[in-house]
Amino acid sequence: MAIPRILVVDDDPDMRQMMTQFLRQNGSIALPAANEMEVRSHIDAGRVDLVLLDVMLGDENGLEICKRLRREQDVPIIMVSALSADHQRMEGYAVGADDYIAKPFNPNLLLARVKAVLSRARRSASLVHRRNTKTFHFDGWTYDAKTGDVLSPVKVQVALSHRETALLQVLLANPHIPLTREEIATNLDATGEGQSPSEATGRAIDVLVGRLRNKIEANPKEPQILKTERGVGYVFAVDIAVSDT
Amino acid sequence: MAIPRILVVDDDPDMRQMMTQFLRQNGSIALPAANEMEVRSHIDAGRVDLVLLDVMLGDENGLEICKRLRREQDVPIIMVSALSADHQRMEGYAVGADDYIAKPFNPNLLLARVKAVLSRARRSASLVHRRNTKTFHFDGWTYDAKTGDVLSPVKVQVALSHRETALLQVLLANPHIPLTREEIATNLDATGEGQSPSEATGRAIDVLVGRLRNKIEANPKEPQILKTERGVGYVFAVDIAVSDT
DNA sequence: CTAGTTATGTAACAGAATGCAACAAAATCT
DNA sequence: AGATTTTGTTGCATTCTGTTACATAACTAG
Repeated sequence: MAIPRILVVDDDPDMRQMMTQFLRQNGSIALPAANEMEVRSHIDAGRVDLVLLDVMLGDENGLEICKRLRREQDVPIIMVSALSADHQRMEGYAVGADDYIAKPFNPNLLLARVKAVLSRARRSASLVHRRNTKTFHFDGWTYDAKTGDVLSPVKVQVALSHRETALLQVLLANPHIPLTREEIATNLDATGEGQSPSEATGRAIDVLVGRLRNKIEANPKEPQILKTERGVGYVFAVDIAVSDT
Repeated sequence: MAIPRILVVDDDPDMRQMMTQFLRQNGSIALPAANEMEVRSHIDAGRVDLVLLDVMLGDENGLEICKRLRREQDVPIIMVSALSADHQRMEGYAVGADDYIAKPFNPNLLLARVKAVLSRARRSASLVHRRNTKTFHFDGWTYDAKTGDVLSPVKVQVALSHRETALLQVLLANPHIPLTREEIATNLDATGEGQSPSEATGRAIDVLVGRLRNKIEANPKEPQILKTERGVGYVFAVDIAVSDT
């Protein structure tokens, strides 16, 4: 995983500020949120790797939010609370949190927990993701995640290389969200497990994108699907429909 | 029982790595898991002969997991722990573990325990008339583990060589999990008992895979079942249904 | 608007990984 | 033993993938 995006949910502005700042200094992207609405808008945008959720959220109940999130999304959650009593912790787990940490906490302990949860999530994803075999439809194209087959709008099989398929998967997982080259590279390599971060190599991603374009764009010179975001990276720019098989 | 499948549950990646590697070198198929969710996904998939369960699983409690597993499943469990105090051991047994071993442990001692528990389990299983002769169905094909017969989708018998059969077994035990050539080789040799002198030899696995493909793939040039994972190894890429005979 | 600067597209190349046919050694069968 | 089958090895063809170099395109400062 390139850079983890962490959603910091706390209704106290000072606390939010402190946590986001700390997380940013330690190499993650921290997104602040004060209530459930903001949480959802971030998560729906699809770029959250982990949620740090305060149990006490003013009027709202963090536990309830956690429960709802768990029911609907598959995002790791660490509960944060000023109450450290054991029964609180148990309650945290009961509603589906991945971890629980009590305020005030040792910053490094928080980091450690975050890392642990993230790595666990990554691994379990790779082990379980065959469960639901999904098929993606976009712009007339079809990608069957189970077989890896790609069908053109005229239902002709198109052969993608391994790397190209991996790229397509990364893109499909992040529609409409510009991804930097580094993010793409890391996610590509993350296929197996914590592999070597082959990044910093050069223009490999550019070339790879070009190759994928040649295969799935009607007019590669004028990409409609895989657009480039100058100064940033690339975006999967069309809508996706997902169907379970 | 051809090759025992052992689920290694530990939240420490290094420890997981070490144990799985050791077990594989000694003729079992080791499946790594970091948390209860992964444990369940493996067990539900029905391919686990034994669980090596660490008592300390980060924030999850191994004892609790053990208790739950015992209540729901009938799979042998060996608890592993850094704590060797007697009361810990007792607690391990209390929750239904079949055996208890303290970290750091003598590898050979672990092997001995594993074998002991497995043979006990097998014996008791046979008393209950639960046959372990399974038949695998995949992509229209049928493999009878008892007779070793392989039937094509049109019910024609296909003759596989010893080596090819062994390869098929290893693959069937690890569907959807990319295996390196070395892993495959080790597991192949582990069939009988002898050590693994044959690794590092060369491209034997590649050729063997090719031969199996020629026999079970509709179009060997474009494998649907036994796919290659470039830079990694090979994967059995279709779902498997297992039926008891 | 123009010239310079930076980012991106891409063809060509090279190294690595894989498929596979052909051969040789080993094992198994008669 | 001789024949047959199986299995590993080798060399070459093919495919895949990252790098490099140069061509364009997009931006910026004047």
